[in-house]
Amino acid sequence: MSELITPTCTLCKAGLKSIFTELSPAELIQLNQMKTCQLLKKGKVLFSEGTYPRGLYCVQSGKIKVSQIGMDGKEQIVHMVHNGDIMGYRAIFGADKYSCSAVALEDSIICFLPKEPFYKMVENNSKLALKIAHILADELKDAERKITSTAQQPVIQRLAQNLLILQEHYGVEADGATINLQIKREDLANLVGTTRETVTRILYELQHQEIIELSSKKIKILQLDKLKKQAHKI
Amino acid sequence: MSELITPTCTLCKAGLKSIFTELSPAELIQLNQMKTCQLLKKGKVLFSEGTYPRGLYCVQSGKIKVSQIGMDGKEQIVHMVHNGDIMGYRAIFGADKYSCSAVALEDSIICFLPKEPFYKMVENNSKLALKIAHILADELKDAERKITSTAQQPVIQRLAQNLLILQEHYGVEADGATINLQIKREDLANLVGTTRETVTRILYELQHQEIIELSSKKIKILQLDKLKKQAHKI
DNA sequence: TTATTTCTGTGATATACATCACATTTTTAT
DNA sequence: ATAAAAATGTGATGTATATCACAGAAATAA
Repeated sequence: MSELITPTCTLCKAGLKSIFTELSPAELIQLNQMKTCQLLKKGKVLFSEGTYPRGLYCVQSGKIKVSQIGMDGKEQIVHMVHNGDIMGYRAIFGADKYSCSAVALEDSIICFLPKEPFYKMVENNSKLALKIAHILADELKDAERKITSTAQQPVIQRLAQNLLILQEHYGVEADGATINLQIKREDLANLVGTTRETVTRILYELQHQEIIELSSKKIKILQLDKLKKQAHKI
Repeated sequence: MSELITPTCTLCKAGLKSIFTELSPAELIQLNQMKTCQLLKKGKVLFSEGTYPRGLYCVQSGKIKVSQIGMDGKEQIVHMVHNGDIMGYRAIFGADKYSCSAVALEDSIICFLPKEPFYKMVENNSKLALKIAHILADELKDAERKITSTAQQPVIQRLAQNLLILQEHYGVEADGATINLQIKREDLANLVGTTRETVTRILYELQHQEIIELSSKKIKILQLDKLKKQAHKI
């Protein structure tokens, strides 16, 4: 975790779409002073399930998986974090341990805000507190949807849905179709809630139907409408 | 939905363990004035997925299931609400539709707080906003756990876990062992994420092992430790 | 570059659970 | 109280997907 040239909060694109829209210029400067930044190399752990939070993490750039370990040691990815997302809101509410771990899927730049000064800021700004509640409510809605689809839908639908989410989340490359993310089969499996082997087989099935095109760890969406149909989103 | 003798917020046990701990006596009185109460008969709908929220619901007594409909019309229960719980926080954040429906599992008394005055109150009380964020964060944590167990664990474990949750949530009857809830097999199935038939079979299996005892719609836990073992909580 | 580790593809096999179909019991309405 | 509707139990059958096992490819380290 080597230190980097620290980006300025006031200019940070990440902040714009996040909670920092609720802050005054003065508060933003204050925020900027209390934060530290780091480069988190691919595969490195930002925080671990069971440890105690020390503050908030704000993703300046990169991709992070947030996952937890099931009873028999299998990983479940519950959230794919990206550019502008903030992790660990729960840190500010008390003494709770992390219920998830966060691991970089590629080199990422992460800003860190220590717990106490941030808490003070929230305490004095109900708009900010409301914004946090709002974000948590949205995440809760997504999580509830995920419970339902996990419980009810076959793997191919869930996989298709997750490909659509990843595409929307991380965008596409210059060709306008390749999802801007390198992800290994096992992570995809742990996101969808299935096995590596099943992901392999279904991805090949989708490729065979010319809905997607595979090249090592990248996925290109050839026919978005057909993918949506597979996801039952049409 | 007939009107009832309205319980007083200041005396309401429900409120004590909820967000209202953050309110001053003056605010509580104000709250009391803006609320209305209703008796919601068993089977009746409090609100429906897809409609627009008009405010917050606070469960004074009774039991409510909060569920959503999957792509092929099957119900998934995402939350079992009880005494003191508040539903529909998301109502205060904007124009979003309900993503779930709420239906009474037994006759329940529900208080209603209209959106706007409550929002004003939250806006002026960052502690209250933080408390709401805190509750949402807890619910999110539970939802994430549920994603993981739904994705990874066999039905018998999930069913056992849910029985434990229901027991903790709703308590037990005078005998100290019968879960204080009448629930039909289908609802249990929709909570666990399986079918009615599978629930029947597994409940009988647990009864055969003398872990539980069934009598129509009630479930008595005979051996809590063994049930926990089935849930892999030991 | 070579060696070593980590990923991926693919077949064979097993199984947990859904689905269907219908009888029986319980609950609700008249 | 009786009829109608809703909920439950149970067997037979099908199938999606996990599991196992191993070879080949790709990525990483030395």
